[in-house]
Amino acid sequence: MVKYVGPSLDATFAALADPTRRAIVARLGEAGPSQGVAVGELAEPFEMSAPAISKHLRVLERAGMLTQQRDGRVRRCRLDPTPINEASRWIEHHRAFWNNQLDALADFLEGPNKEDAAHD
Amino acid sequence: MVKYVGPSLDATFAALADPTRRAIVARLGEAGPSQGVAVGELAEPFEMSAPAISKHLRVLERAGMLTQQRDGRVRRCRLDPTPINEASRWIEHHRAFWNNQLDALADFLEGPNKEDAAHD
DNA sequence: TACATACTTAACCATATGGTTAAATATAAG
DNA sequence: CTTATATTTAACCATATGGTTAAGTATGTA
Repeated sequence: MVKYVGPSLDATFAALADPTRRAIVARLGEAGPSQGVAVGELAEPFEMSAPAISKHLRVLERAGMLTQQRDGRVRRCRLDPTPINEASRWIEHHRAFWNNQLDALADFLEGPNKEDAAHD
Repeated sequence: MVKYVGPSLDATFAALADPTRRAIVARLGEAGPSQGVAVGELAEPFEMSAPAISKHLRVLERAGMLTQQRDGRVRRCRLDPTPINEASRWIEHHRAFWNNQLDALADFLEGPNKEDAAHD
């Protein structure tokens, strides 16, 4: 199969498909555009080994959602919002689209004897 | 690991992490709230075996995004927008949050000598 | 220099994905 | 009843995930 996924929708949605990573993303979001949050700090809430966290961070990194920079022996993580913005665009586009259609159906089902139905 | 994921954010984002499934979702969205689209019709654009499509559909089904109903020997698929609506809510919440913070940072960086900076 | 801190990398295991082909199932049609 | 159509299930394979423990690596500190 060997399908390359760079900073793509594939990688972004896959990265968001795990609760630990979503929590990390949320945490980094709360931290805002600061100097970044240390890996150890990010790891703290989770009952999980350090390597497990490290792997999650690499998944986020490969999705382009996270960058790391060294600060002494500490690595600080920051969010790059671009991939999620793109994912958001995709999802919003389609969500809005078919919800509108569902609304149209609801209107039709609920008011075929009202004036809306007179349109055709 | 054996982690149960029902119609959850996990399953929804995972389902969206594949281009074939996103295309299927898009197709079903375009079809709107109709009687549904036949599996064969959904499969048509893809150079992929029928079982491959069938598996994709089951991933979407387990995520609660798709329902199937038999119509003779044809199975018709319809979208259930609920899971994506929830995913959209999550993503929009966090996206909006940190983009606002980024904007705040931009404002700060760009206007520390303007009146905005006078607030503290 | 020696040791602790903060991580990552390596090696391993189990399960899920994403694909294949081949076989089963269900319905329609001849 | 036989055959074609539509789709799933079974069995298999390779790779990715999500976790583990054990071993590196890099930096700060005594």
